[in-house]
Amino acid sequence: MAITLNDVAQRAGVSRSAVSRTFTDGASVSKVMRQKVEDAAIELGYTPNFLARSLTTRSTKLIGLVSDNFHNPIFLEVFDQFTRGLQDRGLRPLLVNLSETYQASSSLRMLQQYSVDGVIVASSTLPPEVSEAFRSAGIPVVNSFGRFSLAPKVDVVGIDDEACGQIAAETLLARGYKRLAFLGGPEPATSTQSRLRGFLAELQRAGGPAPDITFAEAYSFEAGRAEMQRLLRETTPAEAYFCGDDVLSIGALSAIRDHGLRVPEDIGLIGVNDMQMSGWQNINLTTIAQPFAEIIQTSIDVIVDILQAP
Amino acid sequence: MAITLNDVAQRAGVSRSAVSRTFTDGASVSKVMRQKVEDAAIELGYTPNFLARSLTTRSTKLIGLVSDNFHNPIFLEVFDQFTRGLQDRGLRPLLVNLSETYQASSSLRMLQQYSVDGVIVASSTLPPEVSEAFRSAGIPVVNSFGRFSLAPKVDVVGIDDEACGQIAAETLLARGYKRLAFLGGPEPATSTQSRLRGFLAELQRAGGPAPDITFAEAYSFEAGRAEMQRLLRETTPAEAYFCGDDVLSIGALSAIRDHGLRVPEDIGLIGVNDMQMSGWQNINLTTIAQPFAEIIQTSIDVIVDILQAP
DNA sequence: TATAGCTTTGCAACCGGTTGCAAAAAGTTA
DNA sequence: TAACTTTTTGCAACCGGTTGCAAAGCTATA
Repeated sequence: MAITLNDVAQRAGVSRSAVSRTFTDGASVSKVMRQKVEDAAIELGYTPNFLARSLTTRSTKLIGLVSDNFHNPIFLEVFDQFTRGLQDRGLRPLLVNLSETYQASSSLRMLQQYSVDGVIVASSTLPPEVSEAFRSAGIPVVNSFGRFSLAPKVDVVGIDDEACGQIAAETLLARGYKRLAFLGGPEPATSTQSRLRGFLAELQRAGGPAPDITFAEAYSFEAGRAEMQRLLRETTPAEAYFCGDDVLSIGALSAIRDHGLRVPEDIGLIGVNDMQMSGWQNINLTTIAQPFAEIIQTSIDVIVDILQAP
Repeated sequence: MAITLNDVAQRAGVSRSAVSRTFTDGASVSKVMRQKVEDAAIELGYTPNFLARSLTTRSTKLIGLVSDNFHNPIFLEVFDQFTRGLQDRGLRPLLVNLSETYQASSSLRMLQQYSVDGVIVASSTLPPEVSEAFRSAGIPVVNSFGRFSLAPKVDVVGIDDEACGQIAAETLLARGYKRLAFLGGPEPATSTQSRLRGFLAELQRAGGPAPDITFAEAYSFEAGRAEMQRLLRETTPAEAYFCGDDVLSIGALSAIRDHGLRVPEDIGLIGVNDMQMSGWQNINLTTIAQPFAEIIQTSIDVIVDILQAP
């Protein structure tokens, strides 16, 4: 069916090796030979089979792009930038959805079966063990948007979530809010805990009262809205909330407005991410920006570096 | 480095074929043999190499997932469902970003080099030629969210965009708006033209006045907002607008509110997609739902059917 | 117990490429 | 033109699997 090396070799009247060499850069081929082969190749419409090649070269240029974040609009931007960045370097993203029912272990096996050159775990919620499993299996891995750690087992590219919590506290205090509260993302998420820690530390340093602490079910509009509705119904609301991220914050915002209160006059809010949507006129949210482009570019650089190392 | 068939065969003291057969279902292996091989495989931690296998079986289980839509939040949902649906059927999505500078032809060649079993083109804006190029190259292809056609060259799964335009017109008229207008997505997009046609046809049938027609630069918040700002500034606005899609509609909504007008009292709006965000309390948009889950499930069914056919 | 029939197994060739090695060809130098 | 280098080429083995075929091993039947 498809055109192979053999077909071209035969057509050009040369050996198989000659054809192979023409399509491998750095190989030794004379001008005449190259011409003959290329002519035949074009005539037949030949393109080398990458997978067959990978058998001997041991490089597939396939990168597993693993995520569990398929509901937060910010991640579309993330996928966009990852796919472009990888494409620009001749790498191909094999997308893996780790949400809910999909087990990390079976994805690991699958990515092994496809001999991926490396894996990018893009998630702020997956536990570090996921990335570490890839490393243990001998697959180069980088964890994007992962939790900062002094002794990381795998390369992590992301923001300093503790500093993030600190900035949130500083900002809200500077704007005159006194009784602050923490409305985090899912409690076990790697990012949530760090942001909380930084938030608490800064409040303590500033001598403010200990904040109320609650967690939303997920980084989503609905979860933020539901949790804020509960807070408004069942508690005396705080003066200002540090929300886990923007989409959570937008959910909380909608609950607050429904309740007849105004932001920022009655209740203050601050999110994280600075997603485009946060700037939309009917939302217009205060937020702590996350340098997505840099994080993604760096993640790709790191994985490429590992691949090129011996 | 990695464990191969040979290692297992040697360890178990059997032939290579025996090992291969143990891991190919439908092959003939005795109970004893299978046990021996499986023991050795587990001991060594062996998993078969899918790519090597694909050389002889001629099936990689790789599906190219091609899109140019990495900015419309609805597509995150689309990617989520595609990846899950494919994973559930043992297929692997190789994600291809066709936005802007990336040429369809080079993606085609790349997907050929990786011997993908099939391709899903998920876009309402890419021209049909993109999908057709894959078909011409002999790669099974399905075009999701593509334009309806009486004589399609490739399988297309999507809504009837003309009917969609018709529904929009009916709905706005039924709500008492008289002077309607069309604020479409990018003019050359496959979906835009069909929706316009349906919209015009229904207006004509109902005897309404011919609508103003304009197009936004893209299916995006900014484009919708910019175009609506221009309309409010430079023209006498219509009574109601049929917007290309929800995200465009939300952009238009923000421009209208900025201008001190109310929706739906002063100006009517209707979008397409029924994305989650449209239901958010601070947006709350009228919209024509698109059955995403069905379209995606059907697309996958179609591609699987083609693969299984002889 | 010999024979027929079915199942299991290993051999060897193949999938589409790459690559070390040695022979052949081309280029240099004297 | 001969002797020596350097470059180019083809052979054959290999990457990690699958599979047609025939031989070997079983089971069942007479």
